[in-house]
Amino acid sequence: MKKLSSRSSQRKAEEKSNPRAAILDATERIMLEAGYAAVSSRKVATRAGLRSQLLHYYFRTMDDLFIAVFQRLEDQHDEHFARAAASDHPIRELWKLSMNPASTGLVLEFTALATHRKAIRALIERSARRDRSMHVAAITGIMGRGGIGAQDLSPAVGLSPTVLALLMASVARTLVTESALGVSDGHAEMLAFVERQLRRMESR
Amino acid sequence: MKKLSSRSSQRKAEEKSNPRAAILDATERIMLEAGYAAVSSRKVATRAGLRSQLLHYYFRTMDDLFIAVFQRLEDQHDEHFARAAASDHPIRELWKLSMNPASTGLVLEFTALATHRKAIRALIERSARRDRSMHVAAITGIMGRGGIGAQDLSPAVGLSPTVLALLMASVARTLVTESALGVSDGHAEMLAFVERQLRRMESR
DNA sequence: GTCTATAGGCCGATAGAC
DNA sequence: GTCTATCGGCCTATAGAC
Repeated sequence: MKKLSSRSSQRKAEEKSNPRAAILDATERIMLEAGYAAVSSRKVATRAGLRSQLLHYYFRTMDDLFIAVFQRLEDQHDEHFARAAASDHPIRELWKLSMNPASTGLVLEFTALATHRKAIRALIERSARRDRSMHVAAITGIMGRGGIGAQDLSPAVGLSPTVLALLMASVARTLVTESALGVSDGHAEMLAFVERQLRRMESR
Repeated sequence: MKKLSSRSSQRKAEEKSNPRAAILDATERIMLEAGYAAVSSRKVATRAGLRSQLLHYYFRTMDDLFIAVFQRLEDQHDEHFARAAASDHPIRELWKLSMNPASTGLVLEFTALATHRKAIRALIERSARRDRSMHVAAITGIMGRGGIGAQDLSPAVGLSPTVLALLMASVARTLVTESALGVSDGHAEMLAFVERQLRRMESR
């Protein structure tokens, strides 16, 4: 639970000869480029400029490594979420956050990984629930402050904070996944639709 | 390209001693239960009641196997899609189809697999595009026949066939993925929301 | 902390007999 | 088509020297 200054230690971990952070960085990069299944102690070590046995000194098992990567990711996500929710255009910033290719891509890899890694599964499950409830709470707060219109979007159709949170998360995931695959059919139209909804919500 | 009677050869492949179909079935089951990364020639063979070397007789490489599984899946999907689109309640049936845990789960595994398997990638990419355009075409047709209301859903908010297709696909994927993970927070509310929209669309 | 060395396992794929 | 046998490779993880 040590909160190592995530701001400074993040980027150039290798140059600063911080092996632990270099391993985490390398793991993330491999997951994004080639998927979780491509993560092996040897490949990660090579990427980080280390020998594979050293990886086992910092992380005894590969599960330990995956867990550490995920927890760092979650800490960063919490920071970004708090900043977005506290901004002048919270809905728009939350949407932007969900559309971040790196973090969303990693979450999707971890979700896939959870399918068949028992030790990971509980972690992801808890995180997914927490994230959903944080979004619902944030949207509820924004609606309460009149930040979202209770107009034709809300009452007639019945768009609750829960439904809106799930819609935003779903669409963002699809757009990010498909983009990574090189498929973007209909994306421009969807982004224009989202933009229209954001403007509508913000015009309160 | 041989169209082997997909109806009859599907289910009890092992009992009928149809090794090829038994291998395809076993691969699908492993992908759904443990993810694409858990698929190995030995595990598939064991599940199918065969020796692993025999797998290489029917499918020279593992890529060949994955491709065959996907193509069978796509053929089945086409059948189901056509039946749904031609039914009395096409939108509802298309939604049901998207919510099928098995087929949607497999598609998600293949999408993840495509990230780092060159031979698979092109296949999935083409299929994703085709599926999107089929859905858009179907929804356009339904709207044209007055099967979907052009009311508050459509014009004011700007819900086009493309946007509706992307929304449906996105939400269904999220619900299926999260359910598989054991997370269902907000799902009941979302399903109720969808049901309300379906009724609204059908009341034409 | 970092090194060398290595145990022990599962993997994809092929050769060749029947 | 199905069998036996097997090669070479990459994997996780540990032991033990420095």
